[in-house]
Amino acid sequence: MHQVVPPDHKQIVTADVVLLTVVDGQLAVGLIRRESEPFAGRSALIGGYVHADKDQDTDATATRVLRQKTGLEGFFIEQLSTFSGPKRDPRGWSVSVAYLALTPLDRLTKALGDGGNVALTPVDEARDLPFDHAQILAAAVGRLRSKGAYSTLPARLLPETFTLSELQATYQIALGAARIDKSSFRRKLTELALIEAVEGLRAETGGRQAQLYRLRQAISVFERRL
Amino acid sequence: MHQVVPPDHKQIVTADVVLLTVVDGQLAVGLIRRESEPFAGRSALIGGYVHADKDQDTDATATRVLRQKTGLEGFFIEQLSTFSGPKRDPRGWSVSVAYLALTPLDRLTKALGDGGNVALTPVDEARDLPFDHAQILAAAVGRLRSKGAYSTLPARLLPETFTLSELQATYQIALGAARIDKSSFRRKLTELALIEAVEGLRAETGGRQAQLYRLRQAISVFERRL
DNA sequence: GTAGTAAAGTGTATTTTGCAACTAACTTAA
DNA sequence: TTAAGTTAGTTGCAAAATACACTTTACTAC
Repeated sequence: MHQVVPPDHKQIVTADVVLLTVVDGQLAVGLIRRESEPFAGRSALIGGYVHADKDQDTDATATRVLRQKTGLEGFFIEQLSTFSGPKRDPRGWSVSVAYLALTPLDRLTKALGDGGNVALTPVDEARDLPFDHAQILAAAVGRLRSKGAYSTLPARLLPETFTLSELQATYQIALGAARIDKSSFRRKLTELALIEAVEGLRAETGGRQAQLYRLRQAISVFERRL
Repeated sequence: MHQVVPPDHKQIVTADVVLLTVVDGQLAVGLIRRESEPFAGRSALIGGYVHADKDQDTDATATRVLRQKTGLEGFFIEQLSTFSGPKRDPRGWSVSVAYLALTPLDRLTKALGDGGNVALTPVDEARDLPFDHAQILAAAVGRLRSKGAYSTLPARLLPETFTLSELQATYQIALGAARIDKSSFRRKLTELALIEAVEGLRAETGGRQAQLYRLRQAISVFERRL
């Protein structure tokens, strides 16, 4: 039969979610005020224990925790990296499976309602985070920046339909890039068929109305030749 | 004070290493015959429990386990992804932090010595792996293929010094790519200063002797413009 | 020497990208 | 109702990057 696993071979396992969105043209992270020890009262990433009885895996933990603590539904989430060690949590040797979640701001504010103990903080103003959350946040922003350059990741910061100008602006924010050429950007997105036009136009302010687009689900990463 | 963590909030945590190398022009994975239950006698990835008393983090676990089970030293290793769930291990809800390790074949065979319960199996012949190790292996090969196209990852399958022909052949194997253009390949590697020439030439068979190169440590990922 | 072989370099056609100007569609207000 | 302002979307071309074929270099074996 199977060996019994001794208790000292078991570790605290949590999922921590870096929820990113765009506020006033800046990347912002959703931080939550911790209710319990350790670090009660401090702002931290949105996280929680794995519940072995109900979570199918840590992805489910992350999704559940994010839902429960923000009310958000239908967000984009992907696994980032795993952080571990004896010192990162004062309760002892622990493992945190970190996730990157992206959402359009309007959806998030709607989900949070009025009160809410979730604060949206510009990523470069999020200081004094407990545990190793500063490191996890840095990894999340790094992932968005690097993977954003060859995938449709930044589009997840926008509602399901968007204009090409909105998309380009979002890429620029997500990548921290100076400025992307308009025609190159459009050519690439349409040639690779990453997006498709949908019925409808939108007038933001004055000026010509813009065609609406949405992501095509099939492809999300650009090809790259060596 | 800190809350006590209830035992049902603790999980089995292991590190599993996908050790890849090139054997006869093919990617091969190092599989080890399991000594103990579950799945005793079966070939599996190289893995082991986190030892909270000696491991600084799961990276240390992976490095230690790979060293202990193969004798290998100075390999390349990076975190891949984390796999978890109630069913993947019959002992119960478990977490496996998976790692990708790369090594040149000669170093590995030297480390393994004569006996050794580590077998090198071509990646597409590795079937019937226990746990979710097939999935982990697929993720590792996928990472090498995708990240290899814009990084020096495949070079880790070669000894410290190598010729450009060897490097190109290794990229082709790692990427599973049809054929890379020689002049483009050389231009890119030298222009981006990913490699540097070292003293010495090598004659493999007949023909002109090839210049030896090594990786420049600083840069390992190519730039990418949108 | 001559043939064979692999490394390394060169020239050029082709493709991709960057830039800037231009046209289109709409709003506002004199 | 017309002119000015604003944003969307397109086009043409220069510049840069890449792919492909071919040439030269350096070595071995006969």
